[in-house]
Amino acid sequence: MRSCLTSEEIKTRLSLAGVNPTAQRIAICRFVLCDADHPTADDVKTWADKNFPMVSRATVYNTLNTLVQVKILKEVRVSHSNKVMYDSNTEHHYHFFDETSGKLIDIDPDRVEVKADLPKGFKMHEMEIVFKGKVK
Amino acid sequence: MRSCLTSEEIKTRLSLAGVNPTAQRIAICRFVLCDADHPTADDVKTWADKNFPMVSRATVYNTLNTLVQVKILKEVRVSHSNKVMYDSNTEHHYHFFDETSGKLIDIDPDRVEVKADLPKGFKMHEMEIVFKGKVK
DNA sequence: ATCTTAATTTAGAATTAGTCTAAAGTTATG
DNA sequence: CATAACTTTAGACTAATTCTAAATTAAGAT
Repeated sequence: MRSCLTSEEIKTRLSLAGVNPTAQRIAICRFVLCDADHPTADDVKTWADKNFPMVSRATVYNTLNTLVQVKILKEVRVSHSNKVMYDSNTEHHYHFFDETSGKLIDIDPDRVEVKADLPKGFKMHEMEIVFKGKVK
Repeated sequence: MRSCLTSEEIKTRLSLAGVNPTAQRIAICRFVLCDADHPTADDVKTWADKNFPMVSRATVYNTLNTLVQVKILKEVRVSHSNKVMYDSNTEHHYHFFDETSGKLIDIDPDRVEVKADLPKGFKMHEMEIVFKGKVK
């Protein structure tokens, strides 16, 4: 299980965010921050059952919700799925939905230029874009 | 119950789309095509219980799914809700999510200009945009 | 019109995703 | 080390949607 962050680094990150670095939280973080790609809660549970079989479903949901609250993760919902996906990229960015694989791919906002002339009185503070298509 | 389409017009539209114009389908169409604004299945059921109390929950879902299939409606899912919303505007357009009211507002694509330089091999054929903010 | 077949609707069971609860286990602090 | 605060857990619960199998309705062929 190669990882992009050591347990120590994850611990530090959780502590800095004001979240107690429990064993379960560290394990989930390792997966969602390093090995997973836009996983669902179910993906996390399946992984945990294999690799860290001491994590209950409630803890998976609790932890993911906590990580979203402290901005270590971002929630993403796309039209094609009724499941929430979790994105470890919390920087502003967009998504490409690959209809072949069903996977989301991050799109750097520098690649996208949007000019919107919204009606009077519309105050926008965020914009979600999902490009849909295929990657070959 | 003022309406933008007569029963006859709805019947014709359904028939042209290859869908049998049953009483239930016509009633649901009248609501979603004329009186409703991005309703959920639940909104449709609630309306039906008041105004056309012969429609079961299963029929609401079946009908909405059918209408989506034949492109009389479009499904919309936004991050803030776990319910599907149905859009009677099937033309290409975007949405503004008003965080105050929780309502979706259609945005004419002519108001929006997007230039996307997607990575090599990405073939996009559709783009979903949701602007989020408040309308005052 | 009448019979037959296909399509539609229905109530309610089932499924899915996610939340809640209350008890048990950990961790932190005085 | 006691006790309060926090976490985790299993399993009950909820909400949105789908499925199922029986009953109704509509359509087509005599």
